[in-house]
Amino acid sequence: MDLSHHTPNLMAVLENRGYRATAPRKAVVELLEQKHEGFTVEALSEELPSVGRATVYRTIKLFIEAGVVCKLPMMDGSPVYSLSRVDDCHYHSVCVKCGAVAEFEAATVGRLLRAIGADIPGQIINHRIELYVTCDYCRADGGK
Amino acid sequence: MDLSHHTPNLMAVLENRGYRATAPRKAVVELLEQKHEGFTVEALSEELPSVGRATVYRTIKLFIEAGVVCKLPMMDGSPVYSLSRVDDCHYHSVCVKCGAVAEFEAATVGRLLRAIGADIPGQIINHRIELYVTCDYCRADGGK
DNA sequence: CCTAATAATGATACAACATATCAACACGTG
DNA sequence: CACGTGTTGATATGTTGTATCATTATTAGG
Repeated sequence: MDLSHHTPNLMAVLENRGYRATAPRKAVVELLEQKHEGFTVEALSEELPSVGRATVYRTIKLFIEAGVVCKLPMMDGSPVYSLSRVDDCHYHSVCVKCGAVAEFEAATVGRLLRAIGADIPGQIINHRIELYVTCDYCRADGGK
Repeated sequence: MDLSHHTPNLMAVLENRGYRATAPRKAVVELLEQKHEGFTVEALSEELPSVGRATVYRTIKLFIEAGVVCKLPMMDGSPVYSLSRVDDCHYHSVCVKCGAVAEFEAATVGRLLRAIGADIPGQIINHRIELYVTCDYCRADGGK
């Protein structure tokens, strides 16, 4: 399953959507480019004391609207964010121990949804699939 | 898809698990038995001014632990709760307009997960599937 | 039936996550 | 360089809960 990664130029994403390339946004982007493996906005903000908390949230929200950052719920509902490297429909697995996020595609999901859609009342307009895993790295720790 | 509904005796569920049948819990249960179509704990609490907010949250938490209430995320991550009428593995569709929740089973999901599990790193320990729909009732309103 | 142990409650505070407000500031344009 | 508009950050507020803890209710035992 090769997803043909293409790590987008995040600053360009914002500029293409009509937003300015300001210093605070550049700072967020720079962190994001390293941290893209499952993070919280709070953690991001703590690592960027020079940028206001509201601005960090605002910037992440812009990226979510642009579709390059995804927000997912952990098993208990608490949020994790992840920078996406594929631009079409995809899903996420989240490590329940370290929060690392991996993306995957699933060709058969469409078929599943059509089958379910025929069986349930109402019209499906969106869906969510999350897998909760222990990632290879965490499992190597012997389940600590 | 007959799910053989069996609306459990909620108070008995708590007592079987060693909790007392107190007046505040009975009040929550009584509301729950009417409201089971997708609700928030805040709304529940507002309709029960005689019961402390913490107690409402605590009681719902007990039901979640007992497996008779499910907590699901809306598309934006905000929570919806639903009383479950099936006791085995099942999924939910949520109306994005009115929040009504319906349950369904999906025999083919297991197969899908095994196929995906073979393709992704890490070991799947849990999963989440939610469908976001416009329910028949809301669609009859002409999309208001 | 009364008492002692224990469970449960509710008021309050606090925590995590996030958005609204708004005065000050930066940017780009004419 | 001045104007308009986008952006910022401090602060307040909102939502969704959980922790604390003194008080109250329940239950089991004598």
